[in-house]
Amino acid sequence: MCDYFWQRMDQNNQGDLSDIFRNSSSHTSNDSWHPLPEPAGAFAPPSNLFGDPFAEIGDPLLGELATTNYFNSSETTIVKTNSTGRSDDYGAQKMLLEEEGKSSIFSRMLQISPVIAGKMSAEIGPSPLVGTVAGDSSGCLQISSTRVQGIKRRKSQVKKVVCIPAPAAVSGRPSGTGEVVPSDLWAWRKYGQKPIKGSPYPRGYYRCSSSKGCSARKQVERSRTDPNMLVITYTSEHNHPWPTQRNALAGSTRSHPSKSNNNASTSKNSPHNLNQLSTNIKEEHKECSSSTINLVKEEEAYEMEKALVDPQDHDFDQVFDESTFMMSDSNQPDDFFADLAELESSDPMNLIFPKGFMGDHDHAKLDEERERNKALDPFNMFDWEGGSSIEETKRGL
DNA sequence: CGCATTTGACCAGCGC
DNA sequence: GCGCTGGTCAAATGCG
Repeated sequence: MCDYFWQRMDQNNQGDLSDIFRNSSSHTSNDSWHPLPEPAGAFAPPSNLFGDPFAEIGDPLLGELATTNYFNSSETTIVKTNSTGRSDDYGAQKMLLEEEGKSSIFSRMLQISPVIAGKMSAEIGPSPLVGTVAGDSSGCLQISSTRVQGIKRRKSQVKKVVCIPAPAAVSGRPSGTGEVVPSDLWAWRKYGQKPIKGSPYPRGYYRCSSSKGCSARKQVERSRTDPNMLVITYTSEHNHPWPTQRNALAGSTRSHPSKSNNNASTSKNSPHNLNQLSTNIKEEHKECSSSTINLVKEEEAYEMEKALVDPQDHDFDQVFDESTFMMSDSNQPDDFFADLAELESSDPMNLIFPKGFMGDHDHAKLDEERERNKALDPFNMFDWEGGSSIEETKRGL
């Protein structure tokens, strides 16, 4: 089952990462689903309301999921249950692809289940936002909104939680942790590790080493309820552009030989990491938007839930503000990374528009699409033409 | 030699 | 104030 949910992780509600997983796994495919009103695209955030370069871009992760059998179109169906109890079956992949990138991942995939919302309300606090999407029984794609509001820790800060399948633990590591932390485009340096109460797994603390003075940090720990899952919590923001390949290498985490063997993706610049890169893209985008959008207050949670059910009347950028893209596949970590590895030989465009999606375009339409996407990508973070690079983009800054 | 990792010590926030 | 816990620091160590 593939679950999406939003969760306001106010630390007043403990913000325990394990809660995410408890909730993630607490509901079953028997849950009723409240569908997005048709068309699915109606859920799209107001186009570029906040200069959102991604608002109309097909979600690359979603595409990857769709093309890597995270949603098995032949076996997976999404059962829509509307308020009248009428149910409709939708091929998941059809749902994933039919909007052809005109809406974001959120616009296409969000569904709200009041049953789950109730469960989460009971478990993690008042009015969490919950959306779910059925998918492959072994995978989940989760979105959480995390807002740390000055509880216990030093000051109010945004935390973003990413959930990914944990690569196979490496035995024989000197540290004994056996932890393999999938890399992303940023370079991280570990500066601490602490055992966490209630969890058999330690939490690793990393700070960004891509740039001196960057306050970005991340914490990596295994889910206490699902050891196959890694929970990465990003804190603070990068104060520098995306690292170039050279920079990323310069500050990259040293990769263990065993790591390289088990996880060929450890290299900072392996295209295999581009899937996580796309996650980062969303994160960065979110960070941009979060500076301009008022954070949703607790009292507004009801409105947000209402918005999820009745999207036409609400500003969904608010709903997704500070949301976190979580991707997991608890039962198929190896497949997940194998799929990622396949990206190495693929066109970078595939990261944005998966093969199945791209294949539906004729050339003229494709060019038009590219032009439109270029306009939506003011930072040229994507190589729409396949010829430029981030390096070139940086030079232009 | 430079960099990353490890790990014990230290610090800060919170609850009692 | 004290203890608990999480987060960070920094010296020691290891690796390439």
